[in-house]
Amino acid sequence: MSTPYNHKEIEKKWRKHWEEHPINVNDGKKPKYYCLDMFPYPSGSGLHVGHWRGYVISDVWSRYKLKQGYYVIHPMGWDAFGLPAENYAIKMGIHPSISTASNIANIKRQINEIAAIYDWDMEVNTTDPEFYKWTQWIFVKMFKAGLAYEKEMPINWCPSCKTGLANEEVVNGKCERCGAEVTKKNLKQWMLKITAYADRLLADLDKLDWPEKVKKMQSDWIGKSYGAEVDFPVDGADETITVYTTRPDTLYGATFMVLAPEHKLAKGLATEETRAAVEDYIFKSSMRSNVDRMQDKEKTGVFTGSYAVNPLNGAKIPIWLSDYVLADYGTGAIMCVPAHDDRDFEFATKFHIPIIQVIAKDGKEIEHMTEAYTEAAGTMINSGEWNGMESAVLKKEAPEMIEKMGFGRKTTNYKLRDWVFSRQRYWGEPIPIVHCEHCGAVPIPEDQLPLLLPEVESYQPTGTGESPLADIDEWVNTTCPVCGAPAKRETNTMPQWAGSSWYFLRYVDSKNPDALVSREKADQYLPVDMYIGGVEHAVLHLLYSRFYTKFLCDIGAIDFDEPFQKLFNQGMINGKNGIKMSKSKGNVVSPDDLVRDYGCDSLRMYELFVGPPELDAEWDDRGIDGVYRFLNRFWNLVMDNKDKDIAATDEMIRVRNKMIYDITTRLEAFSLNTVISGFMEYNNKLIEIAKQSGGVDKQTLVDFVSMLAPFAPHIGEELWEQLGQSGSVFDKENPWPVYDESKMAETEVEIAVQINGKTKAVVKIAKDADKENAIAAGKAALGDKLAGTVVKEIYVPGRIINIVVK
RNA sequence: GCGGAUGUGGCGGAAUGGCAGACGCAUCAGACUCAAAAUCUGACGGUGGCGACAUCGUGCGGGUUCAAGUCCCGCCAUCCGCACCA
Repeated sequence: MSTPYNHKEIEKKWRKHWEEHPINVNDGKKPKYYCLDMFPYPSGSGLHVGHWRGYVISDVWSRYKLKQGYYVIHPMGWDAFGLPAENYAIKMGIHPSISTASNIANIKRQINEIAAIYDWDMEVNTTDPEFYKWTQWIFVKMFKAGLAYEKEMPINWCPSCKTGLANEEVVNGKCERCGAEVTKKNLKQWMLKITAYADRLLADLDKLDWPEKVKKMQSDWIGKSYGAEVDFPVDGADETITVYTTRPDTLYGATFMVLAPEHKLAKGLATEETRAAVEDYIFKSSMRSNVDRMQDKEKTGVFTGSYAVNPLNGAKIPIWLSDYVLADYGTGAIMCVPAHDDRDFEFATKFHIPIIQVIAKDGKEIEHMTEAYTEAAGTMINSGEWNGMESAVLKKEAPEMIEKMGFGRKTTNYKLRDWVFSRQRYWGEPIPIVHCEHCGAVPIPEDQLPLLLPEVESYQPTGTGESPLADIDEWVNTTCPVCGAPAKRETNTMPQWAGSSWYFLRYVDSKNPDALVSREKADQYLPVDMYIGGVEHAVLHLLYSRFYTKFLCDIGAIDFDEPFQKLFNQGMINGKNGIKMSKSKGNVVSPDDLVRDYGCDSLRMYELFVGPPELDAEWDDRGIDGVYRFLNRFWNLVMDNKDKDIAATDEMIRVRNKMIYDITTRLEAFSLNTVISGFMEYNNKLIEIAKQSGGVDKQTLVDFVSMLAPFAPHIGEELWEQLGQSGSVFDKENPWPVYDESKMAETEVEIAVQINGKTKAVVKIAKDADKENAIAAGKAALGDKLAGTVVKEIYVPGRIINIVVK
């Protein structure tokens, strides 16, 4: 009996060996492959088996690429600024710089248990001044390019986190971080003009090999629409109200107009009689929270007392105020066509406003309208000179017609808003701006960066709309970099997304003091070829990173404008019954015990075996026994056969080639769970062959080990050595095995024989048997089960025989 | 409301339109053992039958096809995303 599989000794041995003999070295000749994980924030609770999943997937892929001869860039770092780190520090009563450092140390230790080929020389940490120097530098560049600007406006405010939030951070009216209901607060904010990139962010999605779901989420979030602006004069006044509409074809059907209560003309449109009601409505709207406005869809509104004139036909239509019109989309005012819009229909019905149908439905006018007809399909009616036109055609042509008629213009609109970039919190990059009475907002000169985050004793959020930094007089008071007069520093900090929007560029040149990344290294090693992480960042980090990359490309810092060529979103791992793993639910499975009892290799393989990588999975501790038993059985197979010197039979050669083919195609398809079951199938098969033939040839075992190694690297290296192979199994001299298609095919196959599509027998025939012989063999196998008149005989070589009888 | 994903044994899951349930977990039986664990061998969708076998079976209802988990039409359920964007 040979030595049994001892994961502890083997894993210890090869960890030490890899430390002394790195396997992923850049010899300057190999092509690069950049495989990136979404870097974690250093939470206090450490990793659970769910976190392992993405890291294992990316490491398996990296090692596969390594064996294909690439120099693999596979770095790891820490997204250490931001709310989670700061909230944890507050809870524990430790300064965030201290808790962050100790959390990083702990998580780094845990991550190393995965045995991934991370290159720790590249490690980055967003809170390192040498890193955030460049986060600030990018902000300064954006400021100089006019993309960072200050604006006072009502923004999303989380009363629990005590900070402003970007639109992307508000989920169903609640804070993305803590779940508290988001309110509005009027604050002077730094904004990033991401809208300037809306068109490119939308169009370039086509270039990306990303899951359709994420592309869809981004394009919906950008929300481009095509339509027209139309100018409506206010009856008896000098004012004009411009509305935005995507349905200019229905202009004749406009029977009223609605302005957002926040519209700048809203108050002025009130008459003597309506003033009190209008002011009351505007005030009440301002008090309603987002959640209120979203949940309560019952339309409210107030008539201003004024009328607008439809520029097309001169009709006077009443102007109303209602909070179903959003102030910050389009022009904050809409023309309302109740016959052809659900919301307008509801409003008109409630307030008894006339409804004029302008598109015929099924060729006629509806007698008693009970709901709006919203299709742009049908002939125009009640529409003056437009009568008889097809609405679908008119919808496209109307914007230009209106433009020619001189009371409007063709235009597009986006749902995407500029990015609220200020946070009223301590633990973030200080915004490198000085406010000077004479010069206004002045950026800190680039050669004076980084602007260090000052050490403070009280870093708790104030809740007043000011950052804790505002209390540090000696830091706030400074001089203007332009005129030298006394000036005050900006006290808000950047959001967590600032560092993560560009960190992937820094890895390949992480210690460069002169540039965020040298152009030389950027050209050589970037962009990212494969990005692996959760789907939760679809419209946050992944959108912001694309924006930053495009900007940095525009200023010549880099030469590509999309950061991530290919994206893979792994599913979450949940606890029993699909309940999300969390400390409070007490269902967190720690990898530490599993590594101890089964070894890193078994856990890595089970992380993949647990289910299709793109879907959520339920963790079941017992399942790991299966892969552990497989590794034991395979270990024994190799140890029993390595010195036997068995000559390969035709069957062994065939199985070997088929095995390489199966494993490779499944891996290329990213079907990692079936790669693992494939290993198990072929292990079972080889054990069977060994039983029958007295052993298995060595080459088959060598190829098996070669493919297994990226999944289970320790046992892979050990068996590689046991098989007497030279070097590391990951050396480029030991590439991923190739299959010979001509040697895969079986000469004889078992195929099913069916009568009317139901299998009645199985027959073994030559794979390429001709129809006559095959049918004859099939009929023979059926014997007297075949009764009745044969109507049709179907034979698909290697697949099926089907006899159709009556 | 709109959009997307998913639905297969006790469980996780597998199936280029071609023998549904590979692979694994759990369970049961047997071998080994004084015994247990580990390991090995076998059984393992439902119903009927001692049995070879028959019959039903991939969320539900239709359809296309010699043949449907897979393709088409219409539903249902669960999950996710968006949600008054004019």
